Amino acid sequence: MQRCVKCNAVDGVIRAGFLRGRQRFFCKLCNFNFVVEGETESKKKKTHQTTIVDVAKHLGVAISTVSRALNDKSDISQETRELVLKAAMELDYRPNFMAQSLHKGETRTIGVIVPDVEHPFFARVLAGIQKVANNTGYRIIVCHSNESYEIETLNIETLLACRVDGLLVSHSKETATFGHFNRIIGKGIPVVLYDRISDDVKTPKIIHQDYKGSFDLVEHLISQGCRRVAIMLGPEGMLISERRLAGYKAALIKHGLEINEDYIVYSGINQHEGIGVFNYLMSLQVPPDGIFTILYRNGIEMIMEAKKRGMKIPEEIAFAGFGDDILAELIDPPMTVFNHFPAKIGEAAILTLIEYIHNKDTFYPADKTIEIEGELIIRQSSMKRSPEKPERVSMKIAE
Amino acid sequence: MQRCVKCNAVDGVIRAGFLRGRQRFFCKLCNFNFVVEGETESKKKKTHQTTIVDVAKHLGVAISTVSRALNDKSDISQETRELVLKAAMELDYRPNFMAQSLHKGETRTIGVIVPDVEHPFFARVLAGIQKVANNTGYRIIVCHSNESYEIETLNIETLLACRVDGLLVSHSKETATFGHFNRIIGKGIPVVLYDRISDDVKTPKIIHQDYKGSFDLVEHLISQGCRRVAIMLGPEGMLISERRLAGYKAALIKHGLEINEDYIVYSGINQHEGIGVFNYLMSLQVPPDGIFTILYRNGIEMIMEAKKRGMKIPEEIAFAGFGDDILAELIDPPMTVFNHFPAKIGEAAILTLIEYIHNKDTFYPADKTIEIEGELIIRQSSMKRSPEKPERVSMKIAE
DNA sequence: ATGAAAGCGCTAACAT
DNA sequence: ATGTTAGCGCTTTCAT
Repeated sequence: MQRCVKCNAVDGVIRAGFLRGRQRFFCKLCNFNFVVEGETESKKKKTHQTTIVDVAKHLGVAISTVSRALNDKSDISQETRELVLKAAMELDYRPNFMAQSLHKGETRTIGVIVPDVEHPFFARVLAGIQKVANNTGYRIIVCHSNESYEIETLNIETLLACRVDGLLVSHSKETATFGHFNRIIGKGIPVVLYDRISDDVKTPKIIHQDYKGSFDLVEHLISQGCRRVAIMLGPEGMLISERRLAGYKAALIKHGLEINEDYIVYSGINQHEGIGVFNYLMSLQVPPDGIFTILYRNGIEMIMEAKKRGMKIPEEIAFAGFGDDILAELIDPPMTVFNHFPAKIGEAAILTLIEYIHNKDTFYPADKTIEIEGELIIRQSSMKRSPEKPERVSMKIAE
Repeated sequence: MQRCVKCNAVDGVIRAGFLRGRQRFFCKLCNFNFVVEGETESKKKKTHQTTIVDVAKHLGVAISTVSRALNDKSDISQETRELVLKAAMELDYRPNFMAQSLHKGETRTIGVIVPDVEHPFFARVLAGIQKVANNTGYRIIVCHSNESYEIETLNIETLLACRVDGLLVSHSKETATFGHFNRIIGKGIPVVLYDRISDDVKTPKIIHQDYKGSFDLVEHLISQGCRRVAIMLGPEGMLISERRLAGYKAALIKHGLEINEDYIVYSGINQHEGIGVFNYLMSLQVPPDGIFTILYRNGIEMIMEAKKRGMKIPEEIAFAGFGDDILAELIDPPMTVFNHFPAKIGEAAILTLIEYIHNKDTFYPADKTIEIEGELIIRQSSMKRSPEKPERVSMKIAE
């Protein structure tokens, strides 16, 4: 409550704009305008970071002048520009990103949803994304859904609140409906799906050569003499499972082999889950002589288990899996895999997204699906027939 | 340029406040006030996300009323609150995080600098950080320095621009000076170092039991009969190298063994670098009979190389390393390690940082160093003496 | 209980 | 070339 400096009344006093940064008052009773001196400084400024206002005050110039100098605009004298730059340096000024993006309506930030950080595949996808982001001046915010649908929706909430310019998404294993993605697409926010995709979301997608990779691996197993090839899949309904299953079936059919439903196993592809699947397969009346795992990790678990049982690899049972890693290379015997180059997936995903962001109007997203070319790497786990160059093959260094 | 609607002049017209949301003009020449109708809508609103203004308009209430309702303030009628909440839901309103933090001066965002995402250790640290962040309502922005000092300084720039409430940092291998960290601490922004630390930065630090872990591992090697233990370190000067070296030396001294400088090897601890170091050690006149690697990965490379040479492990040469992973467990022979629980490091780091942020004034950072307790895991790579329970030990599942 | 308006830091359009 | 000011979306006094 401000007392009028003239009539000393308190009731009729109201605020009336500002005068040189100070609150100006107006007394209705005596019709008098006034400002109150004192305590202009030292309000509550916690960790006060330098702002352009500070720089402007420091130099006694207008705020916009500082802004102009800092942003390298044309209509400013060289002299002033240098003065401002020097002052900014001295005061250790850093632009406030929040203020900038609030004004511009764009954040140059991309939201990334990853189902599982600890999974080496996603770590490498992320590395690819990061690299491109660095080079293109985009920031990224990474959210982990931890394979939970619920957390995934919360992630979207967060990312939306951060007003990211676009999203890169690989959905969780739990996710079966895709309305939450379509909703943000409906808001006009570009989304690109990578690795785990859904046909229900009409937006660009980056995937592996799921079909070709599976086909090649299974055909390779067959070429090595396997006649009863089993497949360990991820959750039923996950597109990646279906696509890889299709490649598997095609290879069998091409070579006139029967499709045995007992050999087709869906799973959660969790760590250590390979052991259970292996035990199941071995318990069959006629167990398989080759196993293809949708995830090389599960194959490695199986190799360990097979060794524990004293089985001969690849003579009694051969292995091949999707995805590569030093682990596949260092295990004994080294494992045959289809390397899908995770970092390339990440790079392609973010590049596509950025293109999308820049051409929101002209970019027609629906059905634009990019397949990243993979590579068959043959190692001992499947080499039943003596190869040409057995030594070098296992030395292949992953990307 | 606005033409006067009365005198049709264009020179004397200036803006003069707003009238019901429309720009009001004043013509100096004919002394006339007017507003121009038309084109109030459809300016340029790209991806227009619903704001509280939209909600307020929709309901015909004041903006502040909406804000109050949304933030569960007390001075608002239950009726209005529900009305607002319903409207917000219908219009799919999401708070703009930028605007909120711009106002509040806090972002509830923590910046994390990681030297190398693809490194499983950091991936797991990150997972720990993420988990706590999720539970405490903090967002995190992850920046990768990619082991480069230059990128590291750019990362800081970015994070500062984002006005993060605090920073979690593990510096790059290149980093030898720490002025850039001290500068942000000087600004009053809380920083916590994890894993890779420096005494030159006066701030809380979270580390492993570097000394104890090394000591235990080396003492274990000695207890198994090793008499010439070599150590593969990281870059010289990196504190982590020095601390682990100290533990190594202490174990040797305790057991009356000589410290042989030939057995102490600094390196970049890069992938595949273990092989070169192994070759060097084996080329010595008197090669070691046990090798301790600061990073278990390099030890695994050495194991592969030793096997290639047909050496017997652990009889001819024993191995032990810092850090655990399935890889150490699955390799043949499984490797003895000191598990330092990466996720716990991450959790401790972010919890410390949050406490610091909340108690900026009272929190005395300098020299507060927390050591995360680790665990010696003995496996076949070092078991020269037949142990009690050789089977189970190698089955230990990493966290 | 509700409305009006300042201000967080910045940019851009406008005025000088 | 430089200063003035609206406005980005939101919270928060202050006034009613």
